[in-house]
This record gives sequence, C-alpha cells and structure tokens, in this order.
Amino acid sequence: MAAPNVYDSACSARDALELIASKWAMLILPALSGGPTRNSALLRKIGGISQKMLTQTLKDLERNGLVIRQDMQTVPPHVEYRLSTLGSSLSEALIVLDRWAERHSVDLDAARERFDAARTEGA
Amino acid sequence: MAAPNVYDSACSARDALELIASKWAMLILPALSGGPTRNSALLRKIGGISQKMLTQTLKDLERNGLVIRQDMQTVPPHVEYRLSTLGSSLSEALIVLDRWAERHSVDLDAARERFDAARTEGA
DNA sequence: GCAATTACGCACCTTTTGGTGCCTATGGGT
DNA sequence: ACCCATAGGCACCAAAAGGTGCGTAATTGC
Repeated sequence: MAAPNVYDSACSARDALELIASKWAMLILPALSGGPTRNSALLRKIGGISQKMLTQTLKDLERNGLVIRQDMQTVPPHVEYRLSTLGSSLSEALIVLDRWAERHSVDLDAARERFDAARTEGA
Repeated sequence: MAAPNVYDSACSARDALELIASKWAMLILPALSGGPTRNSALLRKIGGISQKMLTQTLKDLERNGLVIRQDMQTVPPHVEYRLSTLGSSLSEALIVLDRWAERHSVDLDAARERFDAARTEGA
C-alpha cells in the first residue's frame, strides 16, 4: 500500500479530503463540539442551511464514522448527533479554519476590493 | 460591525469559509508552500485537476489576496504563483487538514465499509 | 519554414449540488 | 376531536461546478 497522499487523485486520502472540503461539514462538525445536539438545534445554529442539506451531510458524516447518530425512538422523533473520537479530532482542525475565516474575512474583503478596483480603472 | 461569525450566513466570514472550503483551494495552497511555482508544475503535482479549474481557482485566490501571480511577460508564457503572507497563514491550517486526511483515510474507509455492510445485511 | 511550447480565454455540454414543497407518525395540549 | 411539533423521505426543478476541445502569440529547435 502506497503512502496516502492527497495529491494523488486515485488515493483514498483524496476522497477523505473531498468529504471534509464541504462548507456544511466545516460548519456541522464544529457545531457538534459542544456535545450532543438535536437536528432542530443545528438547524437554528447554522444559518442558511436547509433541512435537506443538514440531513444529507449528517448522514454522510455518520457513514464515514465521524458522527454518531442516536435515535431515541420516540414520537415525535428525538434524535441526537455527536462527534466520534475521529470526528472530534477532525473538528479541532476545522475550528482552526473557521476561526481563520472569522479573523481574516476583513482582509479578504479588502483584497477583493483592491483587485476589482484595479481591474475597473485599469481598463 | 458585529463580531464575524461563520454560523451567520450573512456574514463575510461565511464567504471566506466558502472560498477555502473547496477541494482545489485545499490542494493548491499547500502545493504553493514550497515556494513560487509555475502553472505546469501545479498541473503535474495536483493529480486530477484540469487546466480550467487550476486557472479559475488561482484567479479566485489571487483576487482574495492569498496568492500572488507573477507574469514574466515572455513568450512562450512564464507565470509563477506564490503565497502571500495571508495565504501562507491559511496554507498552514490547510496542511494540517491534508495531513489529517492522509492519516485517517483508512479509518474513514473502514467506517464506511462497516456502515454499508450493516445496511445490506440488516435489510 | 514548420512544429512544439506555455498559460491561458471561450463556448458547449454534462454532472453535481442544492432548494422547495408535500408526505409520514403520534403523543400532548386545548 | 384537532392540530402542532420532530426528523426526516421523496420528487421535481434551478443553479453551479466542472470537463473538453479549440484558438492564440512569439520564440526556439529542427
């Protein structure tokens, strides 16, 4: 077995990367850091996500062993999601990214403005 | 100005997150960590990327101030890309993620297999 | 003088992603 | 008796992502 390498498109590490390189996964996993959370709570916490994408992403994360789904088997439904150990380790790295985005979004905005201004006047 | 928060869909931090939550950005930025790199070298290094996506992603990264494009103004063309200071700080966080993917891809594979097996036999 | 090289832009087409509305079940409140 | 709330499934539709092939410009090697 060759050393896993994300630069190799045929390597399973690439699949792993594609799984986590999703804006919803990058928000859901950190959102679960606070402990077991219900569907509705995630829906409220993560602005702009639809029920469909939440369900879909959670299912995908569960399938890959990052999230554990616990169905209380009651009616009305009560389902809780929480991080597995694996998911927890990933979540920490994602939180770093989320915080980077929060800290530097203003820099990106400024750079974009400069770039676009140069395009416009330079024409 | 409110504190930037990735969970707010109307916040520019969310835009920043969407920019970096792209599988190509997650490969290109770390690939530039080794110093200025040419288009063709990136094309070779990053398996599976098309010329179109490479150009497109690089342009987007440049627009947001993460990558600096240096055109040598020669024919045939010689263009080099390198990380800005901002891009460099992001790249470090992305490298952590890439390495996470490489280290844990096998765990994800195993979890997926277990999950799917349970589905099949459970039916 | 003819082909190959480099870093693209552009147009066309397919595939994937994501949104929306409609459906389910049942215990608890009024 | 009735309707709401919860966590989705499913089908249909719009939008975005991404692949492929074609063109381009000047210089170098044959």
